[in-house]
Amino acid sequence: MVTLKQLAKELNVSISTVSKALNNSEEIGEDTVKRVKELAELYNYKPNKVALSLKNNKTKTIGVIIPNILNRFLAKVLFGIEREATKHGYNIITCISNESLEKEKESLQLLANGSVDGFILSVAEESQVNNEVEHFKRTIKQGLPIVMFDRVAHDVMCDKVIVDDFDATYNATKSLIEEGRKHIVFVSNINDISVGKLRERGYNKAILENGSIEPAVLKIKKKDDHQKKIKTFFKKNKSVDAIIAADSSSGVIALNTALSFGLKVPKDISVIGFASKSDSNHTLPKLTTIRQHAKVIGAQAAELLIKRIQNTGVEEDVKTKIVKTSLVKNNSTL
Amino acid sequence: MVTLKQLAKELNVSISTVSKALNNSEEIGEDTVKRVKELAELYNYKPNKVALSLKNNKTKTIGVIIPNILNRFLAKVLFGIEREATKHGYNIITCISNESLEKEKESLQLLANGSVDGFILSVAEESQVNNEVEHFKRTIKQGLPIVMFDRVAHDVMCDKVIVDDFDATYNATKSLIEEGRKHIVFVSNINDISVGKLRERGYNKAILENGSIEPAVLKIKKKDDHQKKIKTFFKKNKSVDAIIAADSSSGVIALNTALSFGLKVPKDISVIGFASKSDSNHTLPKLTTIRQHAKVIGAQAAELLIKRIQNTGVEEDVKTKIVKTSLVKNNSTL
DNA sequence: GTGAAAGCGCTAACAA
DNA sequence: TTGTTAGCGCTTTCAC
Repeated sequence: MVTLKQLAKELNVSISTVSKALNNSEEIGEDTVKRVKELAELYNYKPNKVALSLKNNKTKTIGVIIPNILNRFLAKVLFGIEREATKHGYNIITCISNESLEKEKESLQLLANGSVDGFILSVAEESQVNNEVEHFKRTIKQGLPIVMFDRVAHDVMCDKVIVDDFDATYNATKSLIEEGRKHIVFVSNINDISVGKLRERGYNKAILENGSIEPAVLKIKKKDDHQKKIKTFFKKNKSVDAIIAADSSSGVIALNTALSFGLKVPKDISVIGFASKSDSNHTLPKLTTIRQHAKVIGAQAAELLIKRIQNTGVEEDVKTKIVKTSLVKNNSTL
Repeated sequence: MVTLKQLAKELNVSISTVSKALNNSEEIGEDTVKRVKELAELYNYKPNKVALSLKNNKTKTIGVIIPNILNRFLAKVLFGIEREATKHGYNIITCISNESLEKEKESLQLLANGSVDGFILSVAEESQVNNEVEHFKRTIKQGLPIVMFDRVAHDVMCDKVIVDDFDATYNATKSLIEEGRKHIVFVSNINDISVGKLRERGYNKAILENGSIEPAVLKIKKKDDHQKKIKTFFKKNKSVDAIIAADSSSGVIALNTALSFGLKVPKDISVIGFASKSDSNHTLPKLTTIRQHAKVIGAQAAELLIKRIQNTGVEEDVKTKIVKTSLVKNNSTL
């Protein structure tokens, strides 16, 4: 990499002259500016990012801490973040907490050494289970803003972007009731995290409001054999006529399992799942899905963080944005 | 963030004393070291990363350019990279090229301003189609090493980590032939990229070697309706008794489509797909899959890059590592 | 119109 | 044992 120093030497001018010329300062003579720019072009000069960061005490970099990159939703949010960040000239450093509190703490610590201007994160499962939030508060106190998305810690004062999980399952369940379904089962393998609980509550509310339907919940643990668990449940509960799944896999698996038992979808049984478009391609008929607009969530989180970074000093109230889900009716419901 | 300066002031010693004390220099007196360390602890002092980067001309950061984060395989590789990088004290800056040559160039340019010590990347589709490699060569000439994985540019001299794509489909096809299948179809929606072509060649070789089977290839374009295309093909070709899919979706969709036509899997038709464990859960029976060991690929790429970064000066030959796939037999084959 | 110098935070050679 | 100084690459104030 060429430096100002080298350009200055070759041009027989001072470093500051070169710097000013490249920054279009009025102070510098026209022809000097021209000479400097030509040489800079020739050598493909780019201001050293590290030096600028040190000088400005701003890295133009965002730390993103994701619990699990193999989760389609989270990957999609990351995509949204990256795109929005790039648009504003920010880079993202990605850490994967792997749902571990320890790794989450470490990543936060490690990047809080001047590597980033702020954080976007979704809380790790372990942190949520243990209700551990001190590390977030410490980071914020250090002057590094945090924006949380999806799985947020309500006790932490910071900007947040969330999904209307409660309403999503509430409405989806109601639509199943309106179809005339009598035995609607809620299936989830995310019972321990905040959003999973919200989704269950939305389902419960719709069921209770109706009054004539018994709530039925099938909880699947991480270590369970997903397919087997659902199969067993179907065998024991022949009268099930609707499934609402809280996560992306359970919906697909439930639908395929129903088919394998000879049930007609959606004639005999309806299935709704939280999933993305390509997941809904993994079933035949295509799965009716609750879309979370992950990219929008990512973009909004990035926008919030960048605004806050650029407004340091100005004490602004923390904001919580809600990105509404939409129910996309495909052919696994009536 | 506390700085050495502030610590020095509060302790009434010089900055360098503080620095040396914290770095366990022999020069500094025992009790001074103790005093310094205590205060540093109290203020949670962390050396400023940016200053260190500037000083050492090393950022301990790797630039990762991924064509598409929603691709499970690529996401998994990213996971592997992150883990290995973290182990060695490196951070990763992630850029998503979105299969676009322009974005790939930009990312490379942007990060080559001192932001990273080197790159790990998989070539964007557009770059492969246009056989554009100049931007890679330029970056390497600038002194920034590149490690390519999966989709690599053979004309570029750099370390590479690839999959034995050819052998994978060759062997998988042979295993279908051994099952006694007579009408084996190769389905792919990645015809334009290097790995897609290699996989097709592997299939072709196995078919041609056999002699008595006609090769049959179904190519799906990005914009096609994936399900519809496969359905139509099945309708026209009733005698198909085996499918080998080059990508992760096609296998799942083909299997579910076969079932929907009343075919028994694997009795009437066998299906093999490139896919991960959780994808194979999306079918019933579970899909027999070619596993690519994405995490291993990521880890190896990171290892190669870090070694090269730390050995600058030592001219070493470029290496190409091949990570062998494995055929995991589930219940969609005999 | 151009240059010298300070400073961002850190390390390390050298001086005391 | 401790301190001074220079320098990493850059911007910017101030002096010429």
